[in-house]
Amino acid sequence: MAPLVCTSVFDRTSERLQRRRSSTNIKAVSPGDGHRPVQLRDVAAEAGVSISTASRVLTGSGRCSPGAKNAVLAAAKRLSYQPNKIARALRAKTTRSIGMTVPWLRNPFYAELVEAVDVFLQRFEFDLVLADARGSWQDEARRVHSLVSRRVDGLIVIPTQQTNSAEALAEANRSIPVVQLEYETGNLDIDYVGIDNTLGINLVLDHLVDLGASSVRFVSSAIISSASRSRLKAFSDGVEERGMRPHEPILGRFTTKFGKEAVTTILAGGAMPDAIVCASDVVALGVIGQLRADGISVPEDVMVTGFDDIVFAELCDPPLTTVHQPRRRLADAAVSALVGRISGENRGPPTRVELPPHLVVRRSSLRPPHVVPSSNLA
Amino acid sequence: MAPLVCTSVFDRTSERLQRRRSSTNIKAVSPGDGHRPVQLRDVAAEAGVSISTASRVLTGSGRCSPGAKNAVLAAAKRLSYQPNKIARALRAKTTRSIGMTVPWLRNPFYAELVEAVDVFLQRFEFDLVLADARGSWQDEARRVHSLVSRRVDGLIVIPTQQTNSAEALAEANRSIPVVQLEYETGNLDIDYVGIDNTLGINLVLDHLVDLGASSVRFVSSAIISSASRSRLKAFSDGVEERGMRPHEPILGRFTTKFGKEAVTTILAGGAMPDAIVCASDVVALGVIGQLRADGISVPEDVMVTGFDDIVFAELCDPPLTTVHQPRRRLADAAVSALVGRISGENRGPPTRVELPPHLVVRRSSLRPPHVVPSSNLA
DNA sequence: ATGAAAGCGCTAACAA
DNA sequence: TTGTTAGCGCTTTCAT
Repeated sequence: MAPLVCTSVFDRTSERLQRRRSSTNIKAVSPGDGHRPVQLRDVAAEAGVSISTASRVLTGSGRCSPGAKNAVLAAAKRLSYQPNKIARALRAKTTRSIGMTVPWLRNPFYAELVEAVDVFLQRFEFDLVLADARGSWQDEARRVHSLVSRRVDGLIVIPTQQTNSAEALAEANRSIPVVQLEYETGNLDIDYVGIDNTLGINLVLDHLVDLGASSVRFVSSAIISSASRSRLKAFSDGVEERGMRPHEPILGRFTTKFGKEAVTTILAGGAMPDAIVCASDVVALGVIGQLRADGISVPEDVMVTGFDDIVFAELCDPPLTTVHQPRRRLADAAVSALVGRISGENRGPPTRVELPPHLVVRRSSLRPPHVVPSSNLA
Repeated sequence: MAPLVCTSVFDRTSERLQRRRSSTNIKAVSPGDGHRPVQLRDVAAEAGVSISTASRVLTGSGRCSPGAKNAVLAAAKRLSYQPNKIARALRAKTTRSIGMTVPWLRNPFYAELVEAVDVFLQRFEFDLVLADARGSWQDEARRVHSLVSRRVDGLIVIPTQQTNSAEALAEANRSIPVVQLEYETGNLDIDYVGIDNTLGINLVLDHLVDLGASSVRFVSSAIISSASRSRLKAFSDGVEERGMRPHEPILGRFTTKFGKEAVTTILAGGAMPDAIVCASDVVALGVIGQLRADGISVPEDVMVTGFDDIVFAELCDPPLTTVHQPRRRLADAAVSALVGRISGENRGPPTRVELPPHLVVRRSSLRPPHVVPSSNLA
């Protein structure tokens, strides 16, 4: 192309850089060696600047002339340069990745939480290294160590257990920021983000009392997580405060299978309560399924409530009344807390965030004719 | 401790190493500098050997004396040494991590697949870097690039689209092994692991024909994935082969919401078919929910079938007849294929694995009185 | 069998 | 503003 008459400032700068290109000692390695991925030195050579200038431009650190900036950016684009994040991580001591462990990914509630966390992490350009603990605190500890060894910049953990998960978290927290999500261990010096479980259970109890329930049974996991502990305590206290008949809680695991077994336990015990309060939706789904199998109608014969509000709570028959956990806001809070620690913006004492859940009333708790809760009449 | 009379070979080796410790120039950095994580040089110093010997012992590469080996192992344990995987990755050119993208983690089928993949990866000591494409092939492409840039050793992708996902995969496949899982793009030179969709649909059709169905409607996603394409073709062909009445397929997205809308479409069209065949369980769940809302009984008024066999297929009312996809085996095959490529054991032409699904018959397809399929009478 | 030394590809002092 | 230099923590020739 013939040179135009008009030469802008930018064009002149580019020319200067082009000329200098041969005088600089940065040169790309011979192209004959197979498929070596393009690296910073190639970009620098192509742009006619030094490696450090290229680095500065691409990382946005340090000042540089607009000409150099444009030349580097153009060269990078032309060569479709992709920085080697491993090399960058080794030098800059940050991988721009965070680790996350979950008890079981197959529990949709956790899967939805992971998805939400991933979305928020993207805003800070963090990638997610995920580990499934498969219900075992030993596996969890192993994976947490592995993640730390991988130099993730931070860790979001949904602990499998309240006591056994504590040690690995404490150790990890000595090298990188850690946030406990949804459940908390005994580690009072580690950030925690969850919901107000006491409020959640009380929302359920108020609702059931309004509907005239006086006999209520509680089905939950064994007291291994902080959530099962608080939910049980809230339930026991709540039942007493409201002058309802106390019952032995039925404790096992947060699985559908256990929900089914719980129904068998209740039937073996004789009297059917007015309502069955479950501390997890997957349990409630099992309860409803088994009740149906045994020919017991919900909500006519017994009302059932869940906890979490997973997608399928709305789809089961009857649709499940449950405590909705705001996953987006949980994920947002967890990621914000973590990023605050990683960036060093937050050096304060451990954060403890408890988001308020809300009750979603569906048919599983509404005995026909659909009773208008008395509180609404006040 | 006073020296014992008996000095074993091992003891003598240790002594020698201890003595040499002061004469070697490997020394740990002064412990006064905050909380520097223990690194290889510390282990080497503690064991009284050189860094390279320590490295050889810990990576298991290269021979070394049993004495040195024990000394290093003991030192590593004593200091609870955790190798810096970033440094190792930069030098050894392998991160021992693989990347995976899914269309939506909130779809339990994908979540279960991810869980299974994670389990199998653990056997090879690979960690999982997960990315949620959120249904967008642009996001998917971005994340794939990021994963490659992160130098994962391989990629397992559940593509969001058949055509649009192809380019990013092809490019990634130029630098690292890629396996397409569950859906395939047009890339014929990339390994693929999925199920036999044609068989799956024919299993459903045979079952429905046995039950006397002659009018069947198909609900699926738009033809953006290879699975939706094959399932639709298998359905159309199958309907014709069996001399059933052809109907316009109802195409949208693999979501519960779309399943509900599909029912509205069917009702608007007038006649209710004998059966509604869905290409995904989440769609089928939506269909069943909407039918119930509209006062239409399943399976009395219309039978419904799904595809995938997610956990909730069994829990909905009525429980859903569906095509079971063997997630474990899918994950196993995908991981095996990928590891084979990464290790270089498999340099052959692209693999194409199609696992056979099977039909799980539940109540949603059984009109009372429960008909014994005629094929069972033969 | 072992140690010295050379990088992996990048960022960050420091000097010019 | 820019280039030169020195590593990040490890693995891996290459001598010894």
